[in-house]
Amino acid sequence: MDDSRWLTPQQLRAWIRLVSVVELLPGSLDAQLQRDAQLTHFEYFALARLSEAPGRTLRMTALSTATNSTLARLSHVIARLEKRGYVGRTPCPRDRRATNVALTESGWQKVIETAPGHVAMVRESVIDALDAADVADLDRIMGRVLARLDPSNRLRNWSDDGPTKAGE
Amino acid sequence: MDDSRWLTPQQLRAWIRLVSVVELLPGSLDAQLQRDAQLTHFEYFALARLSEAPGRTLRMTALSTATNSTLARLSHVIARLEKRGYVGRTPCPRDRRATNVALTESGWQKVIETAPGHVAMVRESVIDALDAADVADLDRIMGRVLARLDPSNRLRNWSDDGPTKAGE
DNA sequence: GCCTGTTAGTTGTAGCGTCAAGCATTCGAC
DNA sequence: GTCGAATGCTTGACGCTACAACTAACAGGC
Repeated sequence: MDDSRWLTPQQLRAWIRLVSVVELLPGSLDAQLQRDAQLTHFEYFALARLSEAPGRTLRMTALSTATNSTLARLSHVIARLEKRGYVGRTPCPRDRRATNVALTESGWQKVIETAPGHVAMVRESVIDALDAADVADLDRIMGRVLARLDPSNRLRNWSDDGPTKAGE
Repeated sequence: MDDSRWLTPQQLRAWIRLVSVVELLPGSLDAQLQRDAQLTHFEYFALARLSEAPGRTLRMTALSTATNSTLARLSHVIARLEKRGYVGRTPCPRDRRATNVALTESGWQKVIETAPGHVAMVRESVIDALDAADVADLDRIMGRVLARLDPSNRLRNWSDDGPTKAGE
């Protein structure tokens, strides 16, 4: 085992802090959304992505890509959201294997109602702790990490110039 | 709703990238550890913290602090690790409410065996994507975010000069 | 047309985390 | 000392995710 393979103290501390954030952030986001909208962060994230899509509709595969999830996970989540009336599933006529998921009017309203509180939480827990330089650094660093975590570059949507729409 | 409460495009992109990392990193770490050591990242993290403690022993509460977890979660996890022989629980004679968790010899060996592969994964997926300036920036930024996410500062151990031991 | 392989999506199961409830012990006020 | 509150930890039930197995449909070679 090559000594250079160990982490320097600086690297170790940055790593532990990153792991701590990775561990704590989801709980923080879930707690606010659960309390205020009875949604998990993932459910909200999926609804938000749908709300930005043309016609507020996406294929399952496209939505799973946009949310970094597997099709299996998404299928369960969409089934729950469908039961609650926020989305509707329709077979795609072009390709009868495929399923289109569309935001319902009720789902659209849910996103509208939920977004401000969620954005407030995002600011409170992360963004407002950072100045402009921090945000630029964070953007750069997470971009580099994503290139490693997501080698197939499924997130290319966010890799260059992302949308400016504030659905998040 | 004040317009200033929305995110700028720059903030939004940094945020989405951070969320993506938060979503993808745990799966990546878990996959490697599961494959090579039949451990979740959290289990490994707990064993690693124990391995650094004096006498390789900690109280449940202290370990839950060191791992950013609730006592309930830790209790379940320690029960699993105890069944597998990696840790042992003994009532604390000083305070009979408390439980001391100690790494067994088998658990110590497990950490020794598992650490190199895990560190390699950490480098591969995060650290090696960053230069020295990135690491410093990441450290600073995650420190600031942690101050928000962890207002009670339970993680003070990592807030100033962290340990230099490379158990991670 | 048919056969093989790939793609799209669903479903069941098992495992982990959260939450609420509970028990035992200790602390603090009086 | 004693009573109420706080602390330390455990447990059981429930919900969500990952994994694997499965069905259905398209695509290409022949």
